[in-house]
Amino acid sequence: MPVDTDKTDISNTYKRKLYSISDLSKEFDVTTRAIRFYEDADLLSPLRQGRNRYYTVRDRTRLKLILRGKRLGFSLNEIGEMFRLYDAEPGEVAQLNHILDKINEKMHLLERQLEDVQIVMQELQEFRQQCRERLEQMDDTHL
Amino acid sequence: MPVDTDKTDISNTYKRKLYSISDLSKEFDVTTRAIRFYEDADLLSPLRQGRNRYYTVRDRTRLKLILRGKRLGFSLNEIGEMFRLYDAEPGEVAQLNHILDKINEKMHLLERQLEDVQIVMQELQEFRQQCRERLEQMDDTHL
DNA sequence: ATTTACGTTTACGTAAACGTCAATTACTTT
DNA sequence: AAAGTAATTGACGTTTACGTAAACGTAAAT
Repeated sequence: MPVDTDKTDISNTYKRKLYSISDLSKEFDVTTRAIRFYEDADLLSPLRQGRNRYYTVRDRTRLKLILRGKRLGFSLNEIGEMFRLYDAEPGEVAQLNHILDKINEKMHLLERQLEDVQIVMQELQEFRQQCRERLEQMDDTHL
Repeated sequence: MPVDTDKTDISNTYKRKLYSISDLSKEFDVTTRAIRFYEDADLLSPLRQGRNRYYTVRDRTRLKLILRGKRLGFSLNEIGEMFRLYDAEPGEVAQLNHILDKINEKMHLLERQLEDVQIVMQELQEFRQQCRERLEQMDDTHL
């Protein structure tokens, strides 16, 4: 259960919505090892109270994004790249245009993926249909 | 270029549409190493003329499926599982039902993936919109 | 005849993404 | 105070999916 106490310094300072590593581990069904690994890869940066980690709402959101990214087959590096795009405060026009390029790049990937998903789903549906027809035939045979 | 000659035994026997490993390598932009690796993983089974491999239309289709599966984030093992479902001649009802279960399982995965893709695409679109607005603002500033 | 292109096997190397200890610390419950 | 529970930091192990290099075979081109 998320930490929600006034006892600690941290929970006062950070809007008192903090999660322990096992909170997140349970909620999203990932191991704590994985969560720490994501930190190693600079995808998360939890607060520290002594040695212990405390995750903010932002960290939680990020974890959710990481896992979604992974389900889409993105590497942790690619996910990190997306995060950096989001976080970059775009001072210059060139920078902004670069970000736009990157976004468009990812969009193309996703469009292709959308296609792929739809194709495979359709194939599976056809295959399922065939299976069902065979089942019906077998039923008829044994009347 | 695909082999299409009457000189060899193989190309006569197998409807004379055969591809060399580099044909496929070039067409799908994968290394020959990868293609041989897929064979090692029992995902492809090219013909042999001596030591050389010759790929049929079926192999080509399979390779296409492999690559699509990979783009969707499936492991080679999962792809192999799907192939085995397709190839299994379902003798029994139980077997057919098992296949149907597996299909439904994969369908659920794909449905989730469809959701994920759509969510991320929408987020990217919003982010892109924000970038564009900032660009316009900066333009205005420097009139 | 020999380079060139293409293919083969064998085998070791590698990057990514964790898993799996082991040893330690810190809190809290009994 | 002792025991249990949750967290920490190394550090090495593992799986997947190839990359890469060596050493060799074959056939066409120069």
